[in-house]
Amino acid sequence: MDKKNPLSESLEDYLEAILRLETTDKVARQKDIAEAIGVQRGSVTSALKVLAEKGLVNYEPYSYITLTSAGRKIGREIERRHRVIKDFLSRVLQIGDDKADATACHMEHVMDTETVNSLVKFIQFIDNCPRAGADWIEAYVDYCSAGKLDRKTCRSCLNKCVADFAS
Amino acid sequence: MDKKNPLSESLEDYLEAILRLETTDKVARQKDIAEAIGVQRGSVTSALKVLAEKGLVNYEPYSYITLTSAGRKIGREIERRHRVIKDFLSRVLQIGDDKADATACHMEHVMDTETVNSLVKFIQFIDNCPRAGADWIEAYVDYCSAGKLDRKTCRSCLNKCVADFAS
DNA sequence: TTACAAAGTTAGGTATTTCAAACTTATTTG
DNA sequence: CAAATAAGTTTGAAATACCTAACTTTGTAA
Repeated sequence: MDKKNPLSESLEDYLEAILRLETTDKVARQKDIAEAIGVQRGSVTSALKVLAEKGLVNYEPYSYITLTSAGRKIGREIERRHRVIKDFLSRVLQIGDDKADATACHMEHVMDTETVNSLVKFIQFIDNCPRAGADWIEAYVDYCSAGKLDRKTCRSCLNKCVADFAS
Repeated sequence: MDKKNPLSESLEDYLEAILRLETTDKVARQKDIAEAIGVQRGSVTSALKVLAEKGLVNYEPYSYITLTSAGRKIGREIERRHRVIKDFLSRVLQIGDDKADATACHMEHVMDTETVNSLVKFIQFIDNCPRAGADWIEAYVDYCSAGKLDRKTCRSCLNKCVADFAS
């Protein structure tokens, strides 16, 4: 089901929303799923039937909705992609919070696990490499406003970097 | 039409393909569009009608297909996003060429112009900041294989960085 | 120049995802 | 507990984006 039968973006969204509701509200109610996704209530029922068919949610009419372990696994993966991508967009690219979130909502469906793993590694590297780190991101922010790099600024930036490493 | 009526991913793909065919083959033929997108010939005709309706292609049955200036503008923007994203995925994240291309094909539709502009700036910064650059990416590659940073390696890496800046 | 192949179109059909509105079940409250 | 309200479901319709197969137009070659 994984490689050959990928879920649609829409169904991935449902799993993600159900997972979030399960953790914040204890249970996922159809009404809240509808609201979370921004869809009419009837659409949720249709989606739940499809997800149940695929063995990703436990669904009986008029009763509580829960994820199966397969569904939870996918939901968690989508949620993880969302976190990683949003972190990159907001902390690294300096995209505003709302837009970072909205964009991550779409990107999470088109970047596969492996690609997101690469992004995770890259962010780790930025955070931990002595040549990068928070002050390097700060330098990037300055570069964005200044529009250019100049040797003087770069020299002091680099000096500070070396000093920080030595300490 | 821009903000309120965004094109579907599918229609964006058609514009991108037509633009590419116009530049490589001089003209975009329906058959080649179908092949480029991986769709049956009939599907292309339907799409062309919709695009013509929206004023993005010049379309008359049985005649040549050309982009209008509005269509060309969108096509070029999508193509640009593709280039930027692919560059980031392959050169920075070190994703293999084919996958970088395939993933960029999807990401180009969900990352808006502003977000891609941010990515452009960030890549520029990586390429030009003395603390980053090609050797920093190289260090990232090493980090990926080693799985960790160690102080000794970092020291020499940083020393080299300083030396390169001075020269 | 006619006949054939290639390119393009049309028609009819399927799948997915959504909506609105009528309907059913569950829950709350007087 | 009964009636009102909330939650959930069903049905029928629409939009999008495909497909296949039959059909038409165009261009070419005998």
